[in-house]
Amino acid sequence: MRYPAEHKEQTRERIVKAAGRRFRSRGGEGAAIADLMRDLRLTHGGFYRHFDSKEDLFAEAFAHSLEEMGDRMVWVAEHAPPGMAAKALIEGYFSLEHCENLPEGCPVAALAPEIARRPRRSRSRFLQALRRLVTRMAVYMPGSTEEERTRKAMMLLSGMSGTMTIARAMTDDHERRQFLDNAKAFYLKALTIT
Amino acid sequence: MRYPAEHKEQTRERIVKAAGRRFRSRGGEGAAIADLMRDLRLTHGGFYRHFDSKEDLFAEAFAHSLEEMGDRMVWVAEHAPPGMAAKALIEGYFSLEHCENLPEGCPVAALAPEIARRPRRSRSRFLQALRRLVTRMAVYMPGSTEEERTRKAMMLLSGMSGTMTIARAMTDDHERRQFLDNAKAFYLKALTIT
DNA sequence: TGTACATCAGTGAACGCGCGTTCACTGATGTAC
DNA sequence: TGTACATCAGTGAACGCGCGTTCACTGATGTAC
Repeated sequence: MRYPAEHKEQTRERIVKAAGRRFRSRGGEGAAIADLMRDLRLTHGGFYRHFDSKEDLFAEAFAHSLEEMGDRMVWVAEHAPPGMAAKALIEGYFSLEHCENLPEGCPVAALAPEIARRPRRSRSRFLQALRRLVTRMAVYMPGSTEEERTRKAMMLLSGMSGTMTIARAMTDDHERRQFLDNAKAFYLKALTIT
Repeated sequence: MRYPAEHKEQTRERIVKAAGRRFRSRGGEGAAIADLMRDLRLTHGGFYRHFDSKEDLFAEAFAHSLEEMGDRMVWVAEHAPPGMAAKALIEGYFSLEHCENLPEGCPVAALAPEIARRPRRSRSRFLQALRRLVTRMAVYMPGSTEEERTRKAMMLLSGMSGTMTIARAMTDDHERRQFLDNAKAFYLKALTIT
């Protein structure tokens, strides 16, 4: 059956969004295309009208997830009291809600090591999206130069993501909460130096 | 054919060691048992004389890799000039050699997000090994109390691992080198606070 | 001391399943005349 | 205005491959007698 003009693009976006969630919660190899499509009330055969390969989708979905996280970070920073944007950003990142929301949380914390094992094309796509996110975060970093703020944003994102990954591996709720609190304090102070 | 008394244990250790490298370079799902065994001049059928499942091996190999990294860290710290142990530890971690040596490098940077998706049993095994590593690192951290040193070691390990993961995703050598230098400076200063 | 039997790490064929990808087909709507 | 044809997002069966796991078997050495 033929669909209205905008239909295809909409379906593509639905796939990318759903894939972003699925990859984050199950990993790149744990998320099957047929399952993903079934969630969207579609069949797996149609997938290849939208993407060349699963690898292609992975890169796209990862980049999209990073963009979504950027949107959320900007929102949090913009709604913080004056001068508290960076603090709000860090506290939001290390919130229990974020920690428990793997499928909609930080894609770096959920998937980063996979990137290094993927083809150059995917890695470039990822790095492009990462640099964009870092640039958006840098606006809210302390520092007198653009270079300094960007550097801090980069260190913050990469450090926080590793820390969140460990928090998610923990099995004990109390230990995890303690760990997240320590992380908030650590990165808050780390930002103030140099 | 029957083998000498110690033979079985030795084979098991060879499997664990080789698996640690293979999992780190290819990820938990990218490393096949048959390939692993072939590397050791064995066939895949024999694997189950040593482990209940691949999951079992993964947990074992991850813990073993963490222990190996602990050994290396202790060596580096012990061979540093007096008072420079923590600095040597950080600089060793962010060295180009470590960055480029995925199969023998930090298993947290290579595999951490996978842990959260694994069965509780594996996660416990991982956390046990992680806590031991953190305890070993804590000895070299600045701080007036055991609690403070342990807290810093935990933040250092989790933050550094996330940062190393990003470094490994980078495609440009110059950018990576710059990034690693920034990371050294960042964590060195971060340790001195509180 | 010699013989029969037990042991068990390792072998390699086979099983079964999941999953990425392909492909001939469908059918509602747009376009050409 | 009506009719014939083209389009193409989506369908679902089928293919092929990789891989975790099982299992009957091997054969050198240890043990019982």
